[in-house]
Amino acid sequence: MEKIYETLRKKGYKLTAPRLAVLKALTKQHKPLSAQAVWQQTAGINLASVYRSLNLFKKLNLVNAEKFNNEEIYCLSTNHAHHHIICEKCGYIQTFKCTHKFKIKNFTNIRHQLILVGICNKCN
Amino acid sequence: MEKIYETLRKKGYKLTAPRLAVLKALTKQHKPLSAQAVWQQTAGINLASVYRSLNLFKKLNLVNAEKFNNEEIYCLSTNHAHHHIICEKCGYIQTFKCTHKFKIKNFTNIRHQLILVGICNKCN
DNA sequence: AGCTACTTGCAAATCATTCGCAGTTATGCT
DNA sequence: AGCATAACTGCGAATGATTTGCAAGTAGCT
Repeated sequence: MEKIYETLRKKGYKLTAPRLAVLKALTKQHKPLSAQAVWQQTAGINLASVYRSLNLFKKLNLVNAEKFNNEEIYCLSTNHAHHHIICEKCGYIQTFKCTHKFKIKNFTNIRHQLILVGICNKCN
Repeated sequence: MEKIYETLRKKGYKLTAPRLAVLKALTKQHKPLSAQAVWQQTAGINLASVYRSLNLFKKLNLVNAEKFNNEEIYCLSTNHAHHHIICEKCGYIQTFKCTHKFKIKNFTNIRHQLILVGICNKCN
């Protein structure tokens, strides 16, 4: 957390109430949140500002984002690459380590995003 | 192609001009197309109808769709699972076979979608 | 040829996300 | 502590992809 503050300040970004609120929301949860979900955890912060904060954090690699079901979901970056699998019935999210390195002919600088959808034990 | 017609008719769906035009557009190209791109290949068909056709085909598993860069891209289903890698500079798309089977604790019926973005040889 | 459920075109509605702008504020400087 | 100022925010309006409601049209049956 302190490290995040440092990163922001070092690059000339201010430590403002909306940004802190967004960070708090993301920290409190242990799963990726949509912008709307983050917003619901912040009192009195404008939705547009939530988006702006999330985009800033994304740009600074402080959060990772992935598309799921027509919306972007955001989670705090950790030092180990990881992905999520989402239960398509109840929305339960589980995290797992990413062990993959992709090599494809003709391409370099490959980034990958893996979207897994399944049905969890409870719903099955 | 004939097989697709059969599938439609068998389920009570009609073989209409917009649907045929969408199928033709998808067949002609060897890469996934956005709804808008499909639409540009069809003369005089309404955009909404293109979307409706694509959604129908998706429901019937005749086409696969994946999100790239804020829009859905569609391609005809083939019998072998495959993915695409997209060059983030020029948009060039290359196909590769999917060799993966995911096993994750607590989850069944796992479907995956892999989104690869990189830089192709030409742009590098 | 006629029936009818399935389809279409059109325009309006949605929904997530972004933008323009005028007013605010965090931070570095003195 | 007070100032200056670039970095922010809130608001409402704009955007852009996709969907929807509805009246009119049509494929495919008998």
